[in-house]
Amino acid sequence: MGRGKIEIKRIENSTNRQVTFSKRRNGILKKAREISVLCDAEVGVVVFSSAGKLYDYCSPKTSLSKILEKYQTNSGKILWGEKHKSLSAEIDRIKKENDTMQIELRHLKGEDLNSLQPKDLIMIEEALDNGLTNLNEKLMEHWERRVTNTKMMEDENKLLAFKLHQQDIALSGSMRELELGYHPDRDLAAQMPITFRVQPSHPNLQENN
Amino acid sequence: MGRGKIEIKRIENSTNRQVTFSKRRNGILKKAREISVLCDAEVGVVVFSSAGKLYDYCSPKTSLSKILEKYQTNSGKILWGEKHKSLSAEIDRIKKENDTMQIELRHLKGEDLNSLQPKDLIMIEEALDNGLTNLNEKLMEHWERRVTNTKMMEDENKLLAFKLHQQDIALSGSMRELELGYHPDRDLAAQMPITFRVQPSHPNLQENN
DNA sequence: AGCTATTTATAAAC
DNA sequence: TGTTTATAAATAGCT
Repeated sequence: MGRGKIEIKRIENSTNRQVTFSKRRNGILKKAREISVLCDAEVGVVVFSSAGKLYDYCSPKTSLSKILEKYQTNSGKILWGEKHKSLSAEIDRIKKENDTMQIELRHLKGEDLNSLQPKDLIMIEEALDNGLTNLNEKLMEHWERRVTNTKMMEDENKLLAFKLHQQDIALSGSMRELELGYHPDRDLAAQMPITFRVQPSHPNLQENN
Repeated sequence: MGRGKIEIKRIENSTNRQVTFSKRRNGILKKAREISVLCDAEVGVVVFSSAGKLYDYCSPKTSLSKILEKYQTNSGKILWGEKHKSLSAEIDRIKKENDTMQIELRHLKGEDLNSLQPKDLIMIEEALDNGLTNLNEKLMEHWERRVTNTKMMEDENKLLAFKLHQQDIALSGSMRELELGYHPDRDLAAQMPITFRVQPSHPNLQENN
């Protein structure tokens, strides 16, 4: 269909090839549109020019995704090999890692030891001992911190009790003076806040439990 | 192109529609083949008839997978959403599981304990103690088995040594008789195998290390 | 499934 | 790239 008949083989002249591509690409996309409308068919077309430019058509009321999904269930062929495979490989890799850890975890918990040799058992024992050592160190730290804190709080309490005591004395002195109608130092009592809140003297003290 | 011009709209007559589909499907696949050869283009075509039957074309030297892969990188559109998503979700799930185990493992090994409360530390300590208990039990089993085996082997050795001693006596007796030219029981020496191999008397004995 | 009158697509030229 | 035009191809309606 043209001024002359052509053989179906690669057009060597690059310009001609590009022109023909452009025309035939339009043609094929038009045909795709037509058959999908005329015959109520689902059509997906993807075309890459030799330069790598993309053109595509997909019949209305659907999507390439859907068409390809259907293609796979219908043909049994698996598309998206690469990405799919790499994801599957990733899953396998992680699962293997998982299994290894699971086994190690069981071993450390003293489970599934039957298949192990004494040499392995001893290695696990060393790991456990080591773990216990570190753990006890941490617990000791906590304990010492608590002892320190307790001591500090005791001191703090003593101090506060002392101050309170002093204020009591001062207050009762004022009261007496008040009762006697004598107010030489009234300000002192008035300055005392109504809600007397004990502020920690070491706000950054670490004690989480 | 035909006896009459037609509008591009759904062909209502089912038979006509099917016939047209068949003809145009051939047409479009042929066009796809032609453009891919003439213009060195990558073409993928997937067509479903309204009855759900599948027809497809893919240019040579490539595959639908590859074309679609290229389609995605080129268009930015993600095809295979569903499968891809479910795999990704699976990966996330396993990774999370992995992290949890990793942390637990570290804790049991006495690492990364700083963020833990004494309560947690004590729970880990219990797990470690428990593990050690089980482990020592297993080691004890191994040890006892070894003791038993050693004892058995000692007995076996004694028995073999004894038998060997007896045979020595018998042999030297025969030799003496041989020297003296007297052979009343020659068979006994002849029956003794050339390679005298010690067979374990307890072949199923368990001792793996 | 073939046939063929017609419509379409498009090769070549501009 | 777009238009034109002569011609090859595709195909609608029949059989």
